[in-house]
Amino acid sequence: MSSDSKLSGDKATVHKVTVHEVAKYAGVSISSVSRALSDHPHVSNALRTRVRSAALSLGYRPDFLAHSLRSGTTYSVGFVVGTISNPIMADISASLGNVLADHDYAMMLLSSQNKPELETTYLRFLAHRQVSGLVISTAADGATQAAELIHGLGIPTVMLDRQRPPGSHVSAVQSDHRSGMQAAVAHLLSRGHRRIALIGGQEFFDPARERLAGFHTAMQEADIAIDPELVRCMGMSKTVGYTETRSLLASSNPPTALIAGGNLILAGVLQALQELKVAVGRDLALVGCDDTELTRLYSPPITVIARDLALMGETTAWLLLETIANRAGRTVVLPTQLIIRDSSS
Amino acid sequence: MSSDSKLSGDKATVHKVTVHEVAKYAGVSISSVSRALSDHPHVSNALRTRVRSAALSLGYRPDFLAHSLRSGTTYSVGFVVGTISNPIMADISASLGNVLADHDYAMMLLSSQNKPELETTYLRFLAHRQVSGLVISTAADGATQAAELIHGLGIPTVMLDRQRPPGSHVSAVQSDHRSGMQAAVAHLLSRGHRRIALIGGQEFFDPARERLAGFHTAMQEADIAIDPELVRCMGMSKTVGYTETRSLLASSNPPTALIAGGNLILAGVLQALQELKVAVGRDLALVGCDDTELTRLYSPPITVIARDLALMGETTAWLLLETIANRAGRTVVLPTQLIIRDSSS
DNA sequence: GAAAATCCAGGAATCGTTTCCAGAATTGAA
DNA sequence: TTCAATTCTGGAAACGATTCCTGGATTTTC
Repeated sequence: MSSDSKLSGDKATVHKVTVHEVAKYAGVSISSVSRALSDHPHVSNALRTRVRSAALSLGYRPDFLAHSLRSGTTYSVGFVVGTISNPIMADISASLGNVLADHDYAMMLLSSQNKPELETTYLRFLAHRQVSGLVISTAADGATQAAELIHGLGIPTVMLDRQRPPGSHVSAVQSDHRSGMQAAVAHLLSRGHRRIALIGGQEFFDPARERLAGFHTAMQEADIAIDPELVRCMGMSKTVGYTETRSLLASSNPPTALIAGGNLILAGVLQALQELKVAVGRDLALVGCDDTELTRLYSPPITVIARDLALMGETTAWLLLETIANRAGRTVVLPTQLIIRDSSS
Repeated sequence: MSSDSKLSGDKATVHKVTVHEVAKYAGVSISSVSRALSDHPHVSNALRTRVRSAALSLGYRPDFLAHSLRSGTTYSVGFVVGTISNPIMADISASLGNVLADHDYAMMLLSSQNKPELETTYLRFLAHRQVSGLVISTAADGATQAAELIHGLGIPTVMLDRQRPPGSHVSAVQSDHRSGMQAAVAHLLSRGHRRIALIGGQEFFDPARERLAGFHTAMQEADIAIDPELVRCMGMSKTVGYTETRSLLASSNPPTALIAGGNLILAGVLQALQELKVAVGRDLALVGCDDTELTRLYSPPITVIARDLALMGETTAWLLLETIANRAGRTVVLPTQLIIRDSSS
């Protein structure tokens, strides 16, 4: 079955087996072949088995493109991501792609580089290819623009780590950043810290807003006034992490603990701390978001607000398949978990 | 042009504009429309402009699936990768995908989890979808198996960081691991190290073999005998890095410098060193392979044999497009560069 | 000025399926 | 036994493009 035809590799004259040949071989009509193979009702057992065996012995597989054209379903989904170089997205993408492949879906990956205009370009690109579904973690600023486009396209979609926009064909997978942040703050408070700084994304960005809310709640619950100087919600980037860390530590009354509200921010924070010769864990307690190779292997290992990224990818896949089938969008919120390591002791 | 039809999102009754409508609108035949739009010769200027403007004002775009079916080209390429969670692959994938998208190609990403059987499954999966091209970094053990399959499929392919197997439709992008390793060894020797250990992959794995060769060459050139106890080519995994590091450092005559021949290995090495309380850079000089966030941010920053991963992705894309066009496979070797940091001073 | 060459546009076949429609065969009920 | 209901099957029309083939309109050439 595998290497029946000359595997020349240069001529590649495999003579595709078509439904026509199967029909002739089995002595039936084309339409009967199609029906027999796709489990239609009203097909006699005799005919079904005859066609089945004919197809098998000829090695027939329906042409993918012809099938797509006729049926209108491409069995492929588009994944628009800020950048796959972000280890979070890489982990999610891995499990997402695997579950999809298990269901015979192909995943087309496109990196928008967090540029809203590239995002819409790619969404149209994917729409033109008639993908059966979309997964997207929209850029921080182009959120409404993308949401409108997705709404207009009418393609079943899962928003990744974003709020669910209106539209019955769009779902969302979110993380419980708020609780995670509350746990992190509570942990630092229990270690005696009172001056806790937070570097995060801007408030219009869903995950950043949730984290900030959790921060406020936890501090209020402990009855501790927040020094506004210590809260720096400027953007989800390495640059922000770097700049704000230097600024915070240069102050006359620096924080004793720092929470980096995003893995990109953490990278900037670490670089700044290294340059300033600040010993992580001794001079400054540090908590990051999302568990990566870096946080696990760093010396000392870094406490993080983690989430199960593989689970997140799988959930996204399942939710997308569900939304494709039902066209009834919904939101799924996954838990976060505080992993305490040496950086905050 | 953008939002002309009701963007209900729930009904999505966009009434596709077909070549038929354009023909009727322009008052010409269907075949003329197709020719006028695809720049065929033998089409009068008058007709061309008429059709063009008709298509424009109707907002016509050729149906992707119909085009694919008829022409046989899908404008999509498959990328089979061990795991996208490997930051190297993530970086390569990002630029690869972007260049491909610039040329209207979609990239289908599949993670084989380094299992040869999944690899072949995915290759067949992609072949069934009639991808125009393939990019693959085969698993260490299933190399020949995959090479044979690729040869048989006859699909233009670029092997990533692997040797080019025979077949006029297959190319390869490689890195000059050998020179990189020579430079690393020379660097350590110049720092006074004589007992240099190497943990790497098995010899049947192309990059590992090249690195080992570079290691031998550099030591021979310096006229230093290699202690076979210090060379551990056991596999490209975190586990190997961890186990071999512990074994090396438990020896009665431990190395003063260690080269981790792969980024996964490095992860294991770092974990072992952390557990053993060995200070990187002071107690043991350390050199890794491939520059990642981890090596840049680690404290102290880690010396690495680096390569331009973005360039590698772009080169892969260009080479694939070339191979699709020419069907004349060739090999491109990209340089490596030693980046000296505090871990080896 | 006529024959040959060339340019242009339309009709129809094709790519390989799925599905509608209608007719034949079978079954069931009266 | 007959008529209606049902089950099954084949022919042909989609899906939406590209391309071959052919004939008419131009142009070239002697």
